[in-house]
Amino acid sequence: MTFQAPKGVPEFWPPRSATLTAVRTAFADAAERAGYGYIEVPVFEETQLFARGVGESTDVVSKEMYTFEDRGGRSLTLRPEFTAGVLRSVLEHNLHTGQLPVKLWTTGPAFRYERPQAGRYRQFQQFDLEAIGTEDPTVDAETIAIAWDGYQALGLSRVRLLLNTLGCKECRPLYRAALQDFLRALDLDEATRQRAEINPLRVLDDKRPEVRAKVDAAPLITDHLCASCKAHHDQVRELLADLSIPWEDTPRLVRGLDYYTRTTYEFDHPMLGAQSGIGGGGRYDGLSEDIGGPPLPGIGFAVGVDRIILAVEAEHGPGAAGQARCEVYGVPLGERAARAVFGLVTELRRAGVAADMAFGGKGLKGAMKGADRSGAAFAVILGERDLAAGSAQVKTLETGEQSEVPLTEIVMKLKERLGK
RNA sequence: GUGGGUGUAGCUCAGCUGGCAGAGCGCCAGGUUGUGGUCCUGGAUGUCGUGGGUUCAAGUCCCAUCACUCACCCCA
Repeated sequence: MTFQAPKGVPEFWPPRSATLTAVRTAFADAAERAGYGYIEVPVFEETQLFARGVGESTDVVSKEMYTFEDRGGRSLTLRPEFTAGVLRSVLEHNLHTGQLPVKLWTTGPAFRYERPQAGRYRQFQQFDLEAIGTEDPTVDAETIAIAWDGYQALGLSRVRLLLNTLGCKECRPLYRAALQDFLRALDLDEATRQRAEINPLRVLDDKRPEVRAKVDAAPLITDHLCASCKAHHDQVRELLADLSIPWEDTPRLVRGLDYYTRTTYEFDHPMLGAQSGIGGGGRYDGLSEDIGGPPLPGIGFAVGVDRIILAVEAEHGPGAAGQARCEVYGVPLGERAARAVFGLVTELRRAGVAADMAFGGKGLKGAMKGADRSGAAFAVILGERDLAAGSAQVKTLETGEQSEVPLTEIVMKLKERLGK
């Protein structure tokens, strides 16, 4: 083995890759049903877009970006998240000049230079959804409902929804100052003191028990909201209750990216160890202006496809998503028969039947083994004898029953027996 | 970035205080010259993660390095 994949890059191959496509499909279907359209955005952007959008003070920008210079001397960065790029595209192509909100989804890899761990990778897959151009709290609830339905479609019963609000540009600064005053009075280690200065909210969700204890009496955002943020938050919660989506109010929930305002939420799965966040989202009402656009509120979420795969496997065991099922398996005996079987298999496929065959001049025994493993309901056995008779042996693999069927009728008969 | 654990066949792993490289599963073939799933028999596959060191002798001991993994951190 001379080459290996770069560090921290997961790869997926059958049968496990079926879970990956199932996860994408579950969320894409939920999004499409709600009127969200697919948008394809670039994997890399101008570095400044992320620096200004995600925020210079975040760890993501300050120490985790894959930044490089291209041959033209431009500084580019592999996307560490989707929202900034999607919003940039919306503004650049004036998608926000029509009816609002603009509702979009996308999916693909994102990149962060971090120490790999279970559920944390340097290249990771996200499904992302954004609703841009309205402050209506109904849309906040809509995005949550879509994510929720995605998890439900995958049969995940143990997902928790954690809900909070971060206030707006009116009330958040006041809260931030109050929190900072509180934190400065505490005896904290150097790294945490610095975080308290740069991003004080982050100190609230420190996992270390000794820090948790000290922060226990910290002021909470929910006690510092302005009237409109409080009303917004209450409406979102009422809407979720209407939809029977259970949530937990978590006033210490913060988000790692600077752009979040008002509604913020996270989806969490209890069987994943340290990287238990399987999705997160929220409102970003100031982001458009941060990247040079007009005032344009928005809300969206990203879910971690890799982590959801782990959650599906944790709840349902590996291979639960199953794979493409073969229905008919061709077993040729000899070269002339192999040509005929290949033609038959192709004809079956064109007729909408999932069909495969034994390759490489395998013997009958080996080919039958292949038929068995394929999961097919029927094996079609064809040798010189059958060719001469103009028919094939159709074997029902579960029962072992076998009958002779004329080649001219075989596609029709098989479709019939498969209920097609 | 910090700290722990692990790297041996395609997979899961055993290999004691250094002394001939192993098992199960899988794969291939045969038992059954045209019939799978069970059973029996046989077979193939290893730079023991990589590089150095100690030793008559290293999978085993030492150092370095790479990767994986768990936690912190970060976040999806």
